[in-house]
Amino acid sequence: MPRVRTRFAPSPTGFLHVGSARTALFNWAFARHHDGELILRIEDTDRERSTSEFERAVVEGLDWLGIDWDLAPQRQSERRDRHAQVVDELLANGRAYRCRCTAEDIEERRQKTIAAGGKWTYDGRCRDLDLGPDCGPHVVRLRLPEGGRLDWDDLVFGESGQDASEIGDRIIRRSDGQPLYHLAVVVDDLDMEITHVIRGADHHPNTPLQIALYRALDATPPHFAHVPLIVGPGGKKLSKRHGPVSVQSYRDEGYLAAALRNWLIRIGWSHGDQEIFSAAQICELFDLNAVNRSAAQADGDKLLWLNQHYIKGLTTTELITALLPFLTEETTGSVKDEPALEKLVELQRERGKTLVEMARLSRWFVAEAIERDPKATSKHLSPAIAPALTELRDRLAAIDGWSGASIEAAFQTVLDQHEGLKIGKLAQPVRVAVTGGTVSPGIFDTLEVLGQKRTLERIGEALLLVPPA
RNA sequence: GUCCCCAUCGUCUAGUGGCCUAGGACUCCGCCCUUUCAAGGCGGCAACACGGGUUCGAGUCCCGUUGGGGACGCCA
Repeated sequence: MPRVRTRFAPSPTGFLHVGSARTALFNWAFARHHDGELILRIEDTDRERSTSEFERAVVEGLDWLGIDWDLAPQRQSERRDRHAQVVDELLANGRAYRCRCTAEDIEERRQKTIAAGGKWTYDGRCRDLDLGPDCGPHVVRLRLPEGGRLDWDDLVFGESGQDASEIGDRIIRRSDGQPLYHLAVVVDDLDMEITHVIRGADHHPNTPLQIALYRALDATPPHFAHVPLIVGPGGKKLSKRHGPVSVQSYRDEGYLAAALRNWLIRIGWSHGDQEIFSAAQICELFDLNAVNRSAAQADGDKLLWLNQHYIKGLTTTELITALLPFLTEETTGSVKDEPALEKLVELQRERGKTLVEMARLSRWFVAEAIERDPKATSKHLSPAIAPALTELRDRLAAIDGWSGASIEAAFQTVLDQHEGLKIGKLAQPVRVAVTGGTVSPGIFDTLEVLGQKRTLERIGEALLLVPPA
């Protein structure tokens, strides 16, 4: 068996869509699993919609996901001469022919046929006219066999195919001389010696025509595997309304590449009960025979869970590096990589499902000034607690050697002096005082990372907010 | 409309005729832990779309119905 070679062929007409990313991931996983190669081919022949900016975005997205490819990226636009040459060959040996029917003519005949209750395929009007190059404006059509089936054994869907008669002679070169998609993919896949075409199930109905093209070229088609589409909630088309759709927007919303990769590979593929797959395990375990046939809905909650799982597994350094840009968003000042920051991320790593959320929960640490939630303030910063809070402030101010232990000792002293005062009753006002809200890591830890100076300042500020008794 | 495809908890799925009283994961709910929030531990709710066959036996095979998706371009 020849070495496996797959390809990912995006058109650079937008950012890398998660559906495309998953197709890329499947191609990559399959190639790596079989110790084969993956080729990146940019299908940029739609000049109106393709831009180099989007091409960069696609490459960047793949890169971020950890998908690597072999050889340099191929650009379909650079292969136009080759495509044109193949069309000429097909014309020369009679497997294709020139057609003068205009789009308007065709549409008229199509309507008529449908009105009469028939099924439309090209009626073959120009099929045997043997038109030459100077017949005026014309397209080139592939001559399909009169009968028989165009079938293949799909590696995901199994036996698939269609009667050749249901397809009709299709256009492979436009009247402006540009070859069409089907011709280009077939020629490229052949020239690049692709062994396995793994693509979205939306291409499943295109395959019979491409099989016809392979036959016209006297070539053996590659293996085909059509992977089920990802759909949005309710089985509807995935759209921006349901959340991010491009790989970069997931990144911007604080998802880790490892989590997105794990999520995508598990949509439509499984390996027993296993949920967690590292990149290496994906390469080791992925195969097409375990790919499902039904469209799958994207479940954002599962991604969130995976994201938190991977965040928990990051080293401190990795977490800081990942979180830093998001922390910077939360303040007008700068965020320094200092010992306290290390401690902070350790405290927060289990408290955020995304980096964005984690940064938001860390605002009290990075922001120069905090805003206090009015509701929390009026509830917890009450006249009743003011004496204990004042005393605590003084005890904290007296600490020489700021640490979790010394902070705890200060709390304990205050607690001992106020009959019936429980830690919870004191911790919450302090939390509101120093973070502005009711949610943070343990109070001793919170004060420790905040530092003595800022702790005292903020408790002082809070004391001023307490209404008179 | 025509052609093609799909169908197990709300979601992702395990399941390849007896191992299924249908398993796992996410979500949700309860309890434990607890200075808040998380994390963690324990437990719970929840599915074979429907109708016919085939078979000693069907979630698993066949047919139909229903529901959903995809494709029907001189786009890719």
